[in-house]
Amino acid sequence: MATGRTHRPATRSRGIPEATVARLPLYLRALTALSERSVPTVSSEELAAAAGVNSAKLRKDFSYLGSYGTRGVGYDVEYLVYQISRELGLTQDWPVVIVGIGNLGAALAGYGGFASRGFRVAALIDADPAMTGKPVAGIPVQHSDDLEKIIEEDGVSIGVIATPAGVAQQVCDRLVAAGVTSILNFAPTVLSVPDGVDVRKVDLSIELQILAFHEQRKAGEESNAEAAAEAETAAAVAPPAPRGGTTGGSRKGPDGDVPAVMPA
Amino acid sequence: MATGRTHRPATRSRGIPEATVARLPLYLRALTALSERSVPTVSSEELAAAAGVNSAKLRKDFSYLGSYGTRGVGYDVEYLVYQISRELGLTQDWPVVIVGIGNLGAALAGYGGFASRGFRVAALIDADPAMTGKPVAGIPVQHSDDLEKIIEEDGVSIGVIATPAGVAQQVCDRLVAAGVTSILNFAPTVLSVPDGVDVRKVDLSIELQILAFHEQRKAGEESNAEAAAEAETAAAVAPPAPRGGTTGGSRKGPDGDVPAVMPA
DNA sequence: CGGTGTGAAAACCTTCACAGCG
DNA sequence: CGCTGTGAAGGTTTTCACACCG
Repeated sequence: MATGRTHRPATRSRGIPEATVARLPLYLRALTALSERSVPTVSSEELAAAAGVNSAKLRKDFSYLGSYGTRGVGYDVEYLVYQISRELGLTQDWPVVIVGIGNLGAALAGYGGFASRGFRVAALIDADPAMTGKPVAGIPVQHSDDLEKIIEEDGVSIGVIATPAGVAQQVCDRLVAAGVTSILNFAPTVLSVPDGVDVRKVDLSIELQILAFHEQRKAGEESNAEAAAEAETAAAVAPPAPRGGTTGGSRKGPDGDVPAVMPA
Repeated sequence: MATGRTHRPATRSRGIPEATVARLPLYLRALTALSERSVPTVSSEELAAAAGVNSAKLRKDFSYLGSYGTRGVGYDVEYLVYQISRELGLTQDWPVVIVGIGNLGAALAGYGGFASRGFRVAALIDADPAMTGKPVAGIPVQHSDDLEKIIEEDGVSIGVIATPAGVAQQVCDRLVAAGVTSILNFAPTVLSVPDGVDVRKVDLSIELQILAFHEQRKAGEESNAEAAAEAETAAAVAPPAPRGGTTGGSRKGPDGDVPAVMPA
């Protein structure tokens, strides 16, 4: 999920598993909250609860970073905040550009969580000349003609794409050519990038579809007559057959040909 | 990552692995694009490229749904679109409420990908009385006092939380109490929900932090004198020691005590 | 005693490679 | 022949359970 290109051996950078890296920000958030309440130490159990994971996993995760706990006591909150921040590279400042200042881009520009953790919105870029110069979240929008110049001058290595899907790949190509090596993509498209560039994507529609899948499952578990009826209806609404096959006979499920909604 | 609660045996609903479910929307998007270009069939290789995965994975994924391909030919595009839609539960309509109509909520309300795939914005809800009645993306905002009524009347089972973090848990509790069983959370907080309720989260700041981690790694690989210098500086800036330990001696990395930036 | 750190086992996911079918 | 569907192998992630230490 981290790469746009098809291949990439999940390079587990310097021994820290990718799954662990993905959880470090969660721990950091929980720790920051504790730090603000001046809690000095925390046990794996408590911190795990606050971060929404289980404690064994948390301890294993931390073990990849080093031995930062004290047996019988727990972890020093401030110390851990520092260690995780350092590991994530948040002790330095990351200038970020946001490309595509529509509704979403504007929302991202105004998002507080940005500045709070080492990220600085270096520029907002949009292709619409009418936007140029308009301040959004206090930052004047710049025209996309200047994209390369902006990236180079500010030494930006992280770009956020919030454009329509149709232009996302072009924008991505320009960002990469100008020196950006990490991209956060909000456009509903698969971006392809050269090796060495990381892409992460956020797609509302995909998340909703995953929820719908589980939701449907739940509905099926409750009533089953209804589920069967639904399958019937669905079949009547839009059952294009595979080319040349008989509609009835050739549909085979993994463990039989019952339409999909039996309870466990 | 799909659940808010700590425990849940990753129930692999009806045999389809969670990882596969998470990719079905990707396949569906690629297939829809092909369908619009009236492409009749597609091979696993082609479709995989369009979806940004490798073909073996795609074939394995499809094998959980059934045998929907034709050997020597490939997959019938229309037929697969239908089968995946059905599997994801997109042949029915899902009313969705969005709670918290700030910048982000408004952006979500206006997001086209919503309507396109079986999801319908049933209501926009905000706690600010000044917002009540104001149309956002063509839909009038309703006051949060009416949350329960709205959920029940429209039979909403999916809720999107785009409120500030501070009130997200309360909103979540109310949604769940009113009957919502799937939640998409944009607030940077861990939500806890009873069993049987699914939570998925989208967190910009977490994504950026993961990118920063890899970005830092890349920087470390290029120049190493610089990396060493950075570690030095960082240590000087904020090195709180674990309670009572000696600062120098007790920090141990997984495979030595070199500060973290050696190349592979 | 209480809680970390970690080998070992289990679960899960991806990739390989090829049998078998159209 | 070409491409799907899938056992088997390999890799990663999670979980268990307990030795060990403050």
